Amino acid sequence: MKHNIETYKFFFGALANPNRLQIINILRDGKKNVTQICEETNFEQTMVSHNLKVLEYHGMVFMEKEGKYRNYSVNKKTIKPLLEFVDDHMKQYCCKILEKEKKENGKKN
Amino acid sequence: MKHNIETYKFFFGALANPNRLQIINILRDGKKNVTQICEETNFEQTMVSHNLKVLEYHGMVFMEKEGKYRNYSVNKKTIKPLLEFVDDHMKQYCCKILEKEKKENGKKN
DNA sequence: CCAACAAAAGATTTAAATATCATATGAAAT
DNA sequence: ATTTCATATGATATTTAAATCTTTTGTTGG
Repeated sequence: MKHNIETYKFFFGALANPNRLQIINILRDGKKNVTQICEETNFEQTMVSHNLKVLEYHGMVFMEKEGKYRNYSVNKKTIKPLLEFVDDHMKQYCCKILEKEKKENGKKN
Repeated sequence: MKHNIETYKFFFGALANPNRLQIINILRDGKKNVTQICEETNFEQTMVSHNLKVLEYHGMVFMEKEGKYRNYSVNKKTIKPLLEFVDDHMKQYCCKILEKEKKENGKKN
């Protein structure tokens, strides 16, 4: 392995959190500031800021200041192929999980 | 997003653990049974088994029985490109982390 | 300058993941 | 058939991560 194990751990750890994934997900529609993210997710501001910090630290989102606002955007170069990669992997190797997931989604609707 | 957020969470969560990463790392040299993994890592057998179960569940390692032994191998199709992808990402977007990492490795030697 | 808003930072509580401990299963050897 | 070895499983304790609560910083408008 090129990098040390801790580095991988923190990288994957940054993505192993449903709130951060949801933040990433809504940022995929385009750049948003913290307040907008809070509104769309119904998350608390502090929680959003803490999680954005983690994502930013790992280069998964970018921030630019605009007056009193801070606009966040997702790193599409990384996030898009990464999630597609996971999709492909799951389809090939995790049929059981996906079936289970399907059922659970069915219940919701 | 194609899959639900929980699925991504569990996928990345499986990789967000130093012991599992180390197990993956030594399996990259080739197929090994549980005892061999324990010897190489100095991990407890139960801990190794628990972690292998997580990795197997997510299709990151494969298992085949051979008498009383169970041989585990890494899913190279997934793991190799995934770690390479992370390496590339880190180099591009996480210079700070890599520098920090370098220093800390320096101390060890 | 100071109120009001936007966001971050730090401290503490709460929740989730993990390792450890104890036990069980299953195969091979005696 | 019973002892031993290899591994898995389940329950509990411990560690780690995360959310919440509190305070602080920075920015704009009056």
